[in-house]
Amino acid sequence: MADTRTKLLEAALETLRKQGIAGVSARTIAAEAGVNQALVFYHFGSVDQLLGAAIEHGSQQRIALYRERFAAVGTLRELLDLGRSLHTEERAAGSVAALAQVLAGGQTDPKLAPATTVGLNLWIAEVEQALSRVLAASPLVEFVDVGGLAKATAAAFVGLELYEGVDAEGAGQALDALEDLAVLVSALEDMGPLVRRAVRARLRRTQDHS
Amino acid sequence: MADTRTKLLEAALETLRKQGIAGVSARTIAAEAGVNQALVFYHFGSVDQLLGAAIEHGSQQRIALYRERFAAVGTLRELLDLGRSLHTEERAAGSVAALAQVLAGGQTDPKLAPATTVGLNLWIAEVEQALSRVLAASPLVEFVDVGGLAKATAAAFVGLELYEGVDAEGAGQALDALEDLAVLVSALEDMGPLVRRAVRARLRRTQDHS
DNA sequence: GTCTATACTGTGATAGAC
DNA sequence: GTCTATCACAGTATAGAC
Repeated sequence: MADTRTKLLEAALETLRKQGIAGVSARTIAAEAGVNQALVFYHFGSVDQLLGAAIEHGSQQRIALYRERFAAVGTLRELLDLGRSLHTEERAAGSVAALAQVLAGGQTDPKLAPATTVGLNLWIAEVEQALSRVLAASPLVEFVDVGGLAKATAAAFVGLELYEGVDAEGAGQALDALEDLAVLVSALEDMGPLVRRAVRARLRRTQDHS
Repeated sequence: MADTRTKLLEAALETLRKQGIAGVSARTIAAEAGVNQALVFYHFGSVDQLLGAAIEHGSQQRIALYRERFAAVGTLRELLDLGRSLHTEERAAGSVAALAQVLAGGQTDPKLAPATTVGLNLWIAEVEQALSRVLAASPLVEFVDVGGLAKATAAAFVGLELYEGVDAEGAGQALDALEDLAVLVSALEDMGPLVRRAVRARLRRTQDHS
């Protein structure tokens, strides 16, 4: 049996998932946790602070669950497979759905923004490590900032998860297209030197034009 | 001077942007419109239905504003430039921010989901047209579904806009990385036949392995 | 630490005057 | 079409009994 603090943290995540950012309140969270509403303020001071703590708590827990699978990734193909099952698993019961909700809330509530960034960065760090391993042999690393690419990947991932929530079929098509795109990137690795030369030529030409 | 219906539609968008999905209510919207709260229910039946109508209204208006610029896009470089200024313009005063909020709300409120899809599809259609023009000469069209790619692009775009709302610097890095990636795709066009051959070889090999 | 009780404000929605 | 008035309920937050 978990203590009340932990029960509230977990109930906050569950409520974010089931009711969304518009549906969370001290009352709904406390009801989910099976405790009194006043304890939210006793333990966390305000609903916002509870949400912030919950996101950090949840992301850390959830990432620990995926860490081994991230570490096992060696190719782009494997990274994509992990991304797709992560997408499926997280949407239903994970913390990315909750993260997406505070991300939306953080747009207008400055108190939520820092916690959201912390939660996102935990994922980004994991993606960046996997990406730099996967792309080590690729001509891409020469031209693209892997840190930035990891951030873009994480942001796009959240966007796709939200998209899936309102149009599952459309999201499926989007994911399929991205997989096709990945085959192309794999092909680039087979022709590394050629690509490098072409990109350099392209960069020169672009600079001349400007 | 606009009629009350229109004032409510526009006020709903403005409230979504300024207060987020968690902050919209018949009262906040009516206050923004400068009319009485009861008129929300008289004209739209419920807050949800007003939000749905507002998203559709806003997306259509906003896209009309961008239509010429979408039509003028002929290269990937131009599409990226449009995407970046669209990103900047929409975040501050546009309808994508509002769309992102109902997208988050639609995860848990089934009544919001259809309207969100309609709004998103308006953007997706525009992106798809531009993409198919831009990629016409690229070897990509042979291997990647452009419709799916447009959906992925729109979803990623919304994700990046939300990301920007909580971490502007990180979002900037993400966008920069995506631009670098685009140079690579441009380079591919310069070597179309070669790439086509490499991808086909890669596809054959992948099939053998499975 | 946890509960009850309470204050005050916000919310969706309706009835009815104008 | 627009307003005022009103309803019953949900929201944050605090004080104080246990």
